[in-house]
Amino acid sequence: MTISVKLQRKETTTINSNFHKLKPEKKELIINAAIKEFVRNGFDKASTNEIVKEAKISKGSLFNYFNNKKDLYVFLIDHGIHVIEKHLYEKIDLDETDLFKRIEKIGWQKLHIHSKYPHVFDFLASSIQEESPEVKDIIKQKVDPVYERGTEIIFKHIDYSKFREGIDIEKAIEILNWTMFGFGDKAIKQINTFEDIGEFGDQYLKEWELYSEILKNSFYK
Amino acid sequence: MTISVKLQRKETTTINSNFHKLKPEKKELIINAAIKEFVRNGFDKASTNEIVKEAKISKGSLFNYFNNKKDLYVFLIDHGIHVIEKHLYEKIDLDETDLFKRIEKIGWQKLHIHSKYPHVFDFLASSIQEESPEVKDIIKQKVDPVYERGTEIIFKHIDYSKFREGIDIEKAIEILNWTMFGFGDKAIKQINTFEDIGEFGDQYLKEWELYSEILKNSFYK
DNA sequence: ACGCCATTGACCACACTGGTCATTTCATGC
DNA sequence: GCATGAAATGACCAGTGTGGTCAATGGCGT
Repeated sequence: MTISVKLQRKETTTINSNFHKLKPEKKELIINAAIKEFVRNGFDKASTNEIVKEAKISKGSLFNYFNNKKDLYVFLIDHGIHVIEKHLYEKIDLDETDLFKRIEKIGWQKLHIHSKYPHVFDFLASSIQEESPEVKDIIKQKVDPVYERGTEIIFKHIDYSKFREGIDIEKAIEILNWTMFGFGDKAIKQINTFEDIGEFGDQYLKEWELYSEILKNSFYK
Repeated sequence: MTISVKLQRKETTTINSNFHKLKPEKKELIINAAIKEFVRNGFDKASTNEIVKEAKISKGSLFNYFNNKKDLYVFLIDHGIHVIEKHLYEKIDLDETDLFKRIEKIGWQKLHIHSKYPHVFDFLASSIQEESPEVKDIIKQKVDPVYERGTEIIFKHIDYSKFREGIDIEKAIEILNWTMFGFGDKAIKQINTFEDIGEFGDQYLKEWELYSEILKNSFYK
């Protein structure tokens, strides 16, 4: 006689492959609608009714594509991670050793990601605060490493010898970071007033250089 | 014969005065619990059940103190505005013309406000994003002017002649602002690990000066 | 004209909502 | 120790919104 004990349930968050058969535009519509709702309300209070309304599909379809709310959420996490890995981290040019130029290029990439998936960054950032026990552990397991890898790769091979003597480089980078986020927020609020993302990008870059110059003046020799 | 038309309903958001008879500590407990819930979920989705649980009072009491959810919300807005006016704006020393010193003092005041009402700033800031038609107009009417007055008074009588030639003062102030917010967030996350707010305040001030010096080095002649 | 499967939305049991109010608890004066 | 009024309670209510289901429908390829 054997006693079998299920110590750990196997994760069976298999996405119903029907979803992947959809047209890319429709997939994006659903993804963006769902992310938007989860960002606004968190896992528990996000409403699947709101998601299907925004995505212009029926309730039945949503639960055809995904087994349940949790599977949808986990899929979105995976999707967000994939986007950031593929379209941000992998495109970082490690030969660019100047911190400001590196940051500038990253900002440019973020802008492009934003135009396709407007809330991925917000989503992953807010997911870390998620408290619902149903998804909390999975998030920690999946999202934390992405941020760790991010802060590592972003500053890899940067030439710190350009910095003034005596300056606290860590604090300088924090200031740069906060300024980027602040400027990024401001930019995103303006982005909707433009039709052409390229045109916006140009102006955006030009304005960022002005902020950049002010900080460079302080940080560099 | 006269025809009387009610063009505009008189605002009758009179707070049931029972609330003001309570012991100050109990009042603060209720205020903080309610603010916390409204910050987390917005007006519509905030739960009065959660508020009474957190405030350790009964449902009946809450609706004895306040006629309804909306009155509670409006009271909290008024309260928040009062706190900021009384404990922040009125304490700004207009004889201090150095921008960095002025900012430093304001940070100090904010720290004290935070220790008594941990979420007032978040509350008023997030209230502006509120979309519920039941309170949207009232907020715009009450909160917007506070922020306008704030940005005006904070920079009143500042000596801009200390700034380097050619620097874009507006952008410099934006950077300073973003850095303050970033540092403030970081500080608040650490504040709970300290018992004594005075001790924390000292360390906080000392660390802020390091950031401050970096920016001063860039902004000033 | 048929078969097949993606799509639909009415429907379900249930959780939770803002608000009420009969009842209990408490503080006070005697 | 008792009477009295005020303050506090929480079971209760009708209504709304929830995640998820599934019989019915629609539309496309042949």
